[in-house]
Amino acid sequence: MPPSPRNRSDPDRRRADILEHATGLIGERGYYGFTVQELARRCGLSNPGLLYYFPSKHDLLIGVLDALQADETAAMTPIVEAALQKSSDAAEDRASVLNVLRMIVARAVERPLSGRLLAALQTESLDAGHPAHSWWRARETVLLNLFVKLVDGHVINPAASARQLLAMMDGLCLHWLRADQGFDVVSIWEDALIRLLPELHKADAG
Amino acid sequence: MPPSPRNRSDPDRRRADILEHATGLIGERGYYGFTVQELARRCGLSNPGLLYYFPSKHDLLIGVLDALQADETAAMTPIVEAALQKSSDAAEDRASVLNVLRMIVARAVERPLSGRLLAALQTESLDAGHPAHSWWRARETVLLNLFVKLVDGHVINPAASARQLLAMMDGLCLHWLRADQGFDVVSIWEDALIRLLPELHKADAG
Amino acid sequence: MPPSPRNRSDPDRRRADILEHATGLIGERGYYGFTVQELARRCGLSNPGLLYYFPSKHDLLIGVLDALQADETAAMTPIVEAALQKSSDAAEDRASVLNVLRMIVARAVERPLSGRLLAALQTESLDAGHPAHSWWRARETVLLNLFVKLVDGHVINPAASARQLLAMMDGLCLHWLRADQGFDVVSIWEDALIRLLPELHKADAG
Amino acid sequence: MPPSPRNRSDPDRRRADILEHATGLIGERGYYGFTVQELARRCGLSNPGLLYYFPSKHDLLIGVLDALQADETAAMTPIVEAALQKSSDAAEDRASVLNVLRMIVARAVERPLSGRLLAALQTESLDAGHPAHSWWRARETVLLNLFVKLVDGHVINPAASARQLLAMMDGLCLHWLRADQGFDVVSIWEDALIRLLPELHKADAG
DNA sequence: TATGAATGAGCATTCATTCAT
DNA sequence: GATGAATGAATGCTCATTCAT
Repeated sequence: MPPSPRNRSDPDRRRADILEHATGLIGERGYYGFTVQELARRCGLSNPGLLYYFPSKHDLLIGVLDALQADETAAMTPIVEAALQKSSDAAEDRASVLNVLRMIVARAVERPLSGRLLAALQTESLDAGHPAHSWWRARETVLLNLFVKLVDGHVINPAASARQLLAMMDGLCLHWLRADQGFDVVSIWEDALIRLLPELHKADAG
Repeated sequence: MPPSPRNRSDPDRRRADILEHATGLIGERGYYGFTVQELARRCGLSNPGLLYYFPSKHDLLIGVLDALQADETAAMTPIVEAALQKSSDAAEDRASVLNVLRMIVARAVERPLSGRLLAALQTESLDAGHPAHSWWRARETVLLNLFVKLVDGHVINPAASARQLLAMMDGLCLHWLRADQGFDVVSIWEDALIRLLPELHKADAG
Repeated sequence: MPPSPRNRSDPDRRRADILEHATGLIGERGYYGFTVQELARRCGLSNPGLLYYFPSKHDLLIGVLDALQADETAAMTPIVEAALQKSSDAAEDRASVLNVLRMIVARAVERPLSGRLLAALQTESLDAGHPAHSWWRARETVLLNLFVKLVDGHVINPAASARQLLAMMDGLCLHWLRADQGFDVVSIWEDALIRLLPELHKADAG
Repeated sequence: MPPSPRNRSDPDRRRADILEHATGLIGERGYYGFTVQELARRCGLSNPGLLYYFPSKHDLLIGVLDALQADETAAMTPIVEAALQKSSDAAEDRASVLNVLRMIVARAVERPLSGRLLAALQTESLDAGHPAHSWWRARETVLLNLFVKLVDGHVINPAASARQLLAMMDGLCLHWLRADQGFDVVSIWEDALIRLLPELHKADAG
C-alpha cells in the first residue's frame, strides 16, 4: 500500500486549524469524551502528526483555552475599559455598561463553537479533578468581579445583580444551544436586561 | 480458604444504593468520564456484580434518569396541578405559581446530588450522539411548556418569560454548584423572580 | 469470527506460569526490551488477561524478583547458617563454607532461566533509573557481606577475597550463558575455588 | 524570523561527538532502552540531524562498536604482540604477559564509558536476536583465544585459566561499576592475578 | 548539513462487557 | 445474586524513520 501522502501545510495555519477543530470537538464531547484520534482524523492528520503540535491531550485543552481567552481579552478589553471609566454624562455611562453586557452575548452568538466549548467545560470542570477546574474558577471570579463593577453605583445590590446577570447569560446561551439556536437569544437577553436592570434603562430621561 | 465475603443484601436496597452512587458519580465526571469499575468500587460490588442490576453503562444512565424523573414527578405534580387550576382568587393563583417556581429551586438545593447530575448531563447531552440527548430535549420541552402555562395570563410575553425563568434557574444552580454552594441561591432566586415577574408580585394589593 | 475460547485455568498455576514465562522473557530481552504483549502471547493469554494478575509491567518485574528471592532464600538459608556456625572441627568448617560456594553455582546451573534473568538485570539495573536498581544494590550488599563472613578467619584479606569470589562467580555464569552452556562451569568454578581460596583446601591435613 | 540556529560543526568532530554520547547513553540504558531522540537531544541535534550521520539505530550501535574495537586494537596490538613473541628471557616473557592482563583492566578503569557500554551489551546481547549478538560472540572467541595463547606454556590447563581470567576480569569490572567505582579494581585484579597465575609470579626468582 | 513536519507501527494500560461457576 | 477470570476494542502516547526543504 502506498504511504499516505504527507499533508504538509503552513504550520501557523495548521495550529489554528487544530485549535478550531479541537474547540469544536471538545465542545461536542467534552474533555473526557473526545479522543485525540478523532481530532487527528478531523484535522486530516495522523495521530502523532497532531501531537507534534500539542504534545498531549492536556496541552490541547490548555491551548484551546488560552486561545479563547486571548481572543476574548482582545475583543472585550476596550469596551470594558470604556464602561468602567465613569464619565460626566450619566446616560452615557449607563449606555456603555449595557453595551458590554449586550456584546458578550452577541459574541457568543457569533461564535457558536466557542460558546459550545464554554458550555461543555463549564459543567464538566465542576469536578476538582478536571484539568480545566482552576481555569474556570479563575474565569468565574474575574467575570463576577467585572459584572459587580459594571453595575456598581447603578443598582441597590450589585453582588446579587451580577450573579443574576451571569446566571441568566449562561443559562440563555445553554438553552439556545440545546434548542439548536432555534430562538432569538439576543432579543430575549435584551428583554432580560430591561427586567433585571431597570435602573439602567429608565435612564434616557435622566 | 473462605470464599470472598459475598456482599449479599436486599436487592431493592442494592438497586437504590447503586442508583444513588451512580447519580453522584455521573454528576462528578459526566457519562463519558465515569467508569463502571469506579462505580462498582463505590458500591462495594464487583464489576459484574454491578452489571447484574444494570446490564450496561447505558442502562445505568437510563436507570438514574428514570429514577430522578419519577421522583420529580411525584414531588411536583400536586403543586403544579394546583398552580395550573385557575381559581376565582387571582392573588391565590399568583401565589401558587410562585410556589412552584420557588419549590423547583428549593428541591435542587435540598438534593445537590441530583442537581449536580442534571448540571453535568445538561451540557454533555447537547451532542446529538449522547445517550441522554433525547431525554433532555423532552425534558426541556416539558419544562418550557409548563413555565409558559404557569405564567400565561400574568405576563405580556409568556414564551420569553418562560425562557428567562428557565435560563435564570439553570444558570443560578450551575453557579451555585461551582461556587461550592457558597452563596444563598434561594434568596437570589426569590429576588430574580421579583424582577422577572413583577406582575406576579405587586399582586398582593391587587 | 468466533470469540477466542476462554483459557480458564487454576489461578495459582496461572500465576506460576506467568512468572516462569516472565523470568524467561525478561532474561532474554531485559526489562526494557520485553513487551507485555509478547509475554501474554507466550502465556496463551490476552493482554488484559495477563494484567489481571500483575497490573503493570513494573509489577511483573517485582513479582519475578520476589519469587526468585523467596526461592533462593528457602534453598540457601539452611546451608548458609550451617556454614556460619563455627564448629569445633576446623576441617568441617572449611568444608561447609566451600559447600555454600559450590551450591550457589550449582543452583545457577540447574536453573538457567533464573541465571539468565539475573545476568540480564545485573547490568541493565546499573542505571539509577532502572526499576530494579535498588533491589540489586541490596542484593549485592547482602551477598558481599555473606561472602566476607564466610571466608573471614580463613583468609588474610576477607574483603578482597569476597569480591574476587563474587566476580569470578558472576563472570563465569555470564560466559557460560554466552557460550550456550558449552563448557563445564562447575568444574572450572571448583578449580577457581582452589586457586582463590587455597587456605580452605590444603585443610584436609589440618 | 531567523531560521533556527543550525548547529553546523565540523563533520568529523560531530561524528566523534555523537559516538561519545551514544557510548554513554547505550551504556546507561542498553540498546533496547535508549532512544534516538534522547541521543539527539544530548548531542544538541534534531532527530533527523542525528540520523544523517548514522541512518538508523542499528547503524549507531555498529558505529559505536566499530569505534570501540578500533580503539582497542590500536592500543593493545603492540603490547599483545610483544607478549606473544617468546623471547629468550623467560622472566621477561612472563612480565609481558602480565603486562597485557594488567593493561586491559587499566584501560577499562580509564574509560568508564566504554566499560559501561561493554557491560551493558555483554548481557543484553546474550539473546540471539540482539543486534550485537554475533559481534559479542566474535569478541569473546578472540579474547578467549588470546588469553589461551598468553598463558600457554606457563600454566597446566591454559583453557581453564583463560576462562577464569576472563570471568574474573568481567566480573570485577561489573561490580566496580555497580559499586559506583567505590573500590580499587586495579589492586584487586593484581591480587587475583597472583592467585590465579602463581606460575607467572614466583617467576622473578626463576 | 541540518531541519520541521509528518507517519506507521507499536507501547502499556483501561474500558465495558462476558463467561463459567 | 455475585464473583473471579478473561476478552476485544480502544486510549493516550512514544518510537524509529522519512519526506521536503
